[in-house]
This record gives sequence, C-alpha cells and structure tokens, in this order.
Amino acid sequence: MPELPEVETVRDGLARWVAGRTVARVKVTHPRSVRRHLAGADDFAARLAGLRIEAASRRGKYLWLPLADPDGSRRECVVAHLGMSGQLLVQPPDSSDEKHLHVRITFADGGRELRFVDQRTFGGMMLDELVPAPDRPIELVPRSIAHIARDPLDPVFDDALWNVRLRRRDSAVKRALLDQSLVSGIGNIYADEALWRAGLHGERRGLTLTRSAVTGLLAEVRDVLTESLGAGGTSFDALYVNVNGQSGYFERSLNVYGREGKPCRRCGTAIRRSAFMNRSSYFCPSCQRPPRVPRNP
DNA sequence: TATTTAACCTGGACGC
DNA sequence: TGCGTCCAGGTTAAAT
Repeated sequence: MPELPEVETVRDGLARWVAGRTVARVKVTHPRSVRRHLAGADDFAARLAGLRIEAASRRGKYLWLPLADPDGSRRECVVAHLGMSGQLLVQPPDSSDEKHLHVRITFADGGRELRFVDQRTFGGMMLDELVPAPDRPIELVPRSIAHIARDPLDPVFDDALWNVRLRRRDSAVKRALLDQSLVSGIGNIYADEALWRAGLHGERRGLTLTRSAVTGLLAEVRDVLTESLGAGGTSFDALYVNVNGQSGYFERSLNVYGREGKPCRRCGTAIRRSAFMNRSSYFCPSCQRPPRVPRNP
C-alpha cells in the first residue's frame, strides 16, 4: 500500500519523467477518479490541457504537480492521492491500456504519457490552488491539503511539537501515528514496523508515554521510512509500483507486518495479529507489552 | 472539543 | 464450477 516511501518513489519518477513537459490532452475514463474536482471531469481535462508541469512535490501521501502560471493571476497544481491501489505510470503512447486505466494525460512532445491506474478507486486527482503553508508562508501547498501535517522526513518537521501533541492524547499511539493531521506519511505497515522497533504496543495511550519513549518512536519511524525508501518501497502485490511499473523490495525487510505466527526476529515469540481501527495490527506480545488496563481504543 | 466509527470500493482468496 | 463471504486500508463525514 502506498505510504511515504512508495509515494516518494513515485514523486521522484514524476520529477524525472514529467516535470518540464506541457500537457496536450487529458482523457478521464472513470469520473470517480476526479470526484474531488468538483467542477467535473470535463473541466479537469479542459483546464489542464496546454499547461506546463513545473515540478513534482509531495507531503505525506499526497503528490502535486505545480503548473506554470499562464496569466500571473494565481498558481495552480494537479493534486494526486494514490489511495490504496492507485498508480501513476509513465508509459509509451502505443503501449496497451491497463485494465483499470482511469485518466490519461498526453504531452505536446509526443513522448511517454502519464496514466492514472486504480483498481479500488480510493485514489484520485484534482486541480487545486497553491496557497502559503500555514506554518511557513514562503512555502506553497495545495489548499486542499494545507491541514495535512509535515512528514517525519521533512526538514521543517517540528520534533518538540510532535512530542507535546502526542503525549497530550488520550488515545492509542497507533491511532496517533495514522492521524495525518499530527504526522503524515505513515500508514498501517510502517506504523506497526516503527512500534515494533520502538518496543511499544500500539494501544498504549499517548498520555502514558514518557518524553524519551515518544522521541525514540519518532527516531524509529524515521529509520524505517528511510530504509524502505532506499529499497523503493514495499510491494505486496502488483498494486504498488513506481512510474515504470517496477515493484519495491522492502517487504523482505518487514519485521512484524504480515508475519502472524512467525517468530519475532528479536526474541522468537510468535507474532500476533489483532483487529484495530477496522484493520490488522501485528505485534510481538513479548517485546511490545499491551497496556495493563486495555480500554476501547 | 476530542475522539471514534462507518462508509467508500474492487478483486483475490477461501470455504462450501 | 459457481456462489457467497471475508479481507485489504487511507480518508473523511458523521456520530459519540
């Protein structure tokens, strides 16, 4: 599933293959993929045609492509989110269509086209206005994602603020890791991996954690995200690939996620799986002691 | 206000 | 073979 390392891998590919090129034509074949563009698919296609893509940017799991400003009035961008199964592929124009191809963007140079492919259609694209970031006005972010927190690999990420906000929460620490308005880019896989590395059970409440535990958890989050990024991300199936259709290979480095019943790589205890927030949580019952008085998370 | 839950969506795996 | 059920999970509106 695309979390920060996977999305950053895609962003890097977009920067290489798409930045600097001018859009010729946009064809939306599945309107749900542009549902967040409230003016509709035709408006999305018409407004994007003829504009030059300047760069490829990312915050957390969101991508955006800043567009050259045609008249100087305002700055716009294409915002994209991969959801659970979205792919942004850079393909030769004559290659066959993917089964779940929903948006096709062709370029004025006649070269490789950009395709948005999405089996489960949780992802999507939209046009949006760039506005000054609330915490750093010199930086521009899409208006629709200005509420998304910075991610742990962002040089401007505020470690002290993270520590205070997490330790104020009367809520499970895993829930906090998945809250994109607190820290972005982390999904179910890397939340479980970072908690295992930190020796913390995901149902521990923020209020009960020490300052050093929270600082240590952030360090583990950074480590696992950085290592996965170096491996091109995690691909369980064909649903996550980079812009050239290649899988990442971090799956083999996962310590708990998807390893139910297998021995913990630290102590040998069988990894357990439990339901949490309508999804699965994997943990080592020895290394990650559950809270003594479990409350409804 | 802070926190939690449900809904959205598709296709693969599995049991009968 | 075919059918029904479960599962995967990021985001957000609605509920508590």
